[in-house]
Amino acid sequence: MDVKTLCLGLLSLGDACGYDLKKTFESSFKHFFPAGYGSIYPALADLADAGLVECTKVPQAGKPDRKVYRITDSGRRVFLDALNHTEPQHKLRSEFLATIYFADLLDTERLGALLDDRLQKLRDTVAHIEHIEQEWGPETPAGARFVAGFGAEMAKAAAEYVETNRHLLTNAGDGERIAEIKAAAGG
Amino acid sequence: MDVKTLCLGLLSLGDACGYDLKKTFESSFKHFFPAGYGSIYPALADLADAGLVECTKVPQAGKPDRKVYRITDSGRRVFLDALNHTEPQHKLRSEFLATIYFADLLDTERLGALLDDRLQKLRDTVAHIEHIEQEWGPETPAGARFVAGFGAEMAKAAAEYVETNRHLLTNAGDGERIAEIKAAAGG
DNA sequence: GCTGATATATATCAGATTGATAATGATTTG
DNA sequence: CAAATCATTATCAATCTGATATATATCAGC
Repeated sequence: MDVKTLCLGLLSLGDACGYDLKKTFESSFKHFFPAGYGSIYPALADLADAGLVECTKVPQAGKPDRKVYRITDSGRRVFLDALNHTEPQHKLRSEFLATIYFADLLDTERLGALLDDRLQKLRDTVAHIEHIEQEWGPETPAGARFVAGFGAEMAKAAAEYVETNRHLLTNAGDGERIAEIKAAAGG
Repeated sequence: MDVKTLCLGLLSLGDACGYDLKKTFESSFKHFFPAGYGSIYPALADLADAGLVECTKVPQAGKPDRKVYRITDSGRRVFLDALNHTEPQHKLRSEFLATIYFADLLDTERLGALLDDRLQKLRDTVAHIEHIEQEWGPETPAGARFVAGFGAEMAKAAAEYVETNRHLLTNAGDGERIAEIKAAAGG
């Protein structure tokens, strides 16, 4: 499922312009599906070309025209089909973990800062999710709740792991290996 | 940190050809940093162009020549610099969660299959990590252990969450909403 | 001894995505 | 009142993905 299909899915929940969709990506989808304008706007243009959505320009005072997109019947069919017949992926790409993999090349200060930053971001994620959950009413679909709960639990488990296991990293190297490699690098 | 930098980092641990690096990505890095030939080979070519690695062709009987890459002093410097001065990202992109977000558009069977598949993949991840951990000796650096442990804990926590909370999804819709939307879609 | 799968090794390419950048006027904040 | 943020569009180079292509070796099973 690409950004295009996800945009189509969001439009199945109600009309929106690109800017609106971006805000949805930044709220409900933030912790598991990042998407920027660079993928959203082209996606909408492609969907319109394919007749899966229709676009209406709504002029506004001062601001640029809103280009409001509405899903078509054909669009709904295509989305349902994608939902039912695609094997969904689930991928992590963590430069953080890649960096930690080389922990013995980092000095204590840098390592500590990296771990602290990550912990802070994990806490921010939990706070963000709890914040959006708070604004939901009883009509919020089960899927949205499940997905939010998943994100919060994962962030908590990650923070727990980092706190419990960081000592394994800081005790280990004792600086020897760093010095050695840095010398070899001539820096 | 891009694939290029990570390849450089792996070469700081020992000489390798593209195929070897791919195997490392498939073992130690599998659960947090996917990379295919399409990014590895161009990365190696770029690194060589920039003088950060040197390449030696090693002929072999039958098989294609191995192009063995070795990091240079300049390469080590550049890698250490990247390691110390880049803000590392950490991103999840989950089509699985995106699909579950629309759970009330899925029939019970499809939903069950998606959850079961995910659980199986999570169990596979744990097994994979435990397998690579088993082959490590006492010299394995702390960073590698930390990163593997992180992956295993996250997979366990995810499986736990899915098992504990899947009933929230299956009880909910009762099929009403599906029928409604499918009717509107004409399919 | 053949057939099909898997391993070794390279490489390319279309399409998708990222992250930065740009423009413009309104409104909010300090 | 200046600075920042909001609302809205859009593009582009660099990067990454996933599939595909090529060629040989080995190994299990029929």
